Amino acid sequence: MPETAAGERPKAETLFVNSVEKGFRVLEAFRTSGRPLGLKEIAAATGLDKSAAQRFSNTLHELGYLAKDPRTRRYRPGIRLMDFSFTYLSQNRLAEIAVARLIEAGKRYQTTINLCELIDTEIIYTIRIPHERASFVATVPGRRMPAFCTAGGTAILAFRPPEEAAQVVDASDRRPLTDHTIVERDAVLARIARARRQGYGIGIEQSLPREISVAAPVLDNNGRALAAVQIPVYKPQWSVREARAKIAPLVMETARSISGSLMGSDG
Amino acid sequence: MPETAAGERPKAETLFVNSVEKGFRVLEAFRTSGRPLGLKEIAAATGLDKSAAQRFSNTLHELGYLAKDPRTRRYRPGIRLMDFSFTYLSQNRLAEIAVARLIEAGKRYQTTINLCELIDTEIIYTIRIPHERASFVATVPGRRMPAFCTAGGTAILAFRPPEEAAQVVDASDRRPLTDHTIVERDAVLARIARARRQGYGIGIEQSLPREISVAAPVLDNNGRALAAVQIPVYKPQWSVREARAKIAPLVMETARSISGSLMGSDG
DNA sequence: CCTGTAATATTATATTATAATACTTATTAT
DNA sequence: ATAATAAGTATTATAATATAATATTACAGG
Repeated sequence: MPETAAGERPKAETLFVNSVEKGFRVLEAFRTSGRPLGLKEIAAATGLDKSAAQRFSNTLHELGYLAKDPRTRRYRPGIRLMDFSFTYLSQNRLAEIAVARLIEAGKRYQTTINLCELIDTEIIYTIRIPHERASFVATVPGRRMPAFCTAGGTAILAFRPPEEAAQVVDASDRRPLTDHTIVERDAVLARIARARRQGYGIGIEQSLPREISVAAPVLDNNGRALAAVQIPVYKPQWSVREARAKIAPLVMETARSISGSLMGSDG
Repeated sequence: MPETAAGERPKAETLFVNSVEKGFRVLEAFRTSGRPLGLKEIAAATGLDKSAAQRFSNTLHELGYLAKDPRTRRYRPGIRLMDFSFTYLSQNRLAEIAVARLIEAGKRYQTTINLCELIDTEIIYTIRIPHERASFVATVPGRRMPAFCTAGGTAILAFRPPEEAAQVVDASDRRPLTDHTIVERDAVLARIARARRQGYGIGIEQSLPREISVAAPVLDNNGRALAAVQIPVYKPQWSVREARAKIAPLVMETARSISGSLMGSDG
């Protein structure tokens, strides 16, 4: 019975194809699980029943978005998922401009350097120019991290309207990622305010042990942050003082250079 | 009328959810178009009718996989598409092992270095460690190229059963990408055979002007290629002779090192 | 300002996804 | 080895959901 609920959306009712959403829900299960999944597990992870899990997994498999091990009968993400990364990045002016600058900066200063964007309460690393070995996932494009405890997130929120930043912080799942993660609302907001004054965000072991993360915002012509340039360095090779002295100017300069190019052509 | 055609699939009939496929078909249109698309254009590109284009675009938009410019009412790829890159890579043992080796090699030899995998008749670059400026799309993970005229494709096909290689070549759309692209079936197969003898593939301006591309296969324990390590260098800074002397050993060593680690743990 | 085109919203209809069930294949314990 | 249990696979009748026709609204070009 499709009863007309109180908070109904007058339009989307019929313009939203539920089956599409369910298909993506299955893929989403693989992102969060991080391991191959059997049908039963897919059903459990997605909230779909056994039959639905079967139908959607099968469909995704036939399309090439899921691979299947015939021995274990488990599914895993298929190579074809890589298409979407290209689809997004290849027609993204920000990415196009940023890649050149990031490669240049990474080469000149012999450092890892990343670009990240905000999505809901998280950041997604879109461009990664790795320079030294690091934990594997820290090198993977598309990786998400909470915005509230990352330098990139802080740098972006610092250059959004304060009420937007507060909303994001409030909506965040603020579980600590390390012993040092600052999770209290006001402390997090203070860090964001400080990033605004300084022009860059810095996180000391906020999301990863030993990591000092520094990030500066890429701005549009209204001064609103679109993304952040981020560089991680590690204790004990680096001190916080050194990071502020050497890395902060570097991320700010790179971010500013990207902002500048961005405004040049279109707006 | 769902008439039971001659070559019917007894099973998939009901286990395949068409709406899922249509949703992906819309995203696919953005991959190939490379630009924002209006509803009419989406309909044209996908073969969906006006209403279907509307429903699927709207659904994808609500889910965050498409963004929409309210001014122009055109859709473009959404940031959320980056999730899939993470989903694929983060649970890929090959990628995990390869990233460390590629970063190391790229740093030591101060070079761009990539990993690519075969999908149908194309290769997809899965890991890219860029080191110098290049055309933007050449730095984007998820980029596809025809296998038949790329060093990576040649290297992979060289270490697949000959009949499989021939099938891929036959199925390929062999339109030339440069003035030098070799497209004749037998010539392409000869290049593959030579790559097998040499242990690496090399392409001289086969897919990009000035580019000399060198690649070596990552093998499983049966000697079958899973992927290829690829390095591009450019004329006139590099000659073919130099590339063979310096780059070929480098890609072979890196690929062999990955193959070795791969067999170490699991199989 | 008018005209043609594209986008958006609405609705009745039947196609298509659904979920119950039966069957098959693996895994595990005895 | 064999049985028992669990998971995956295939089939089908049913109704819910996607569909596509149409009406309305917004935009762009002359």
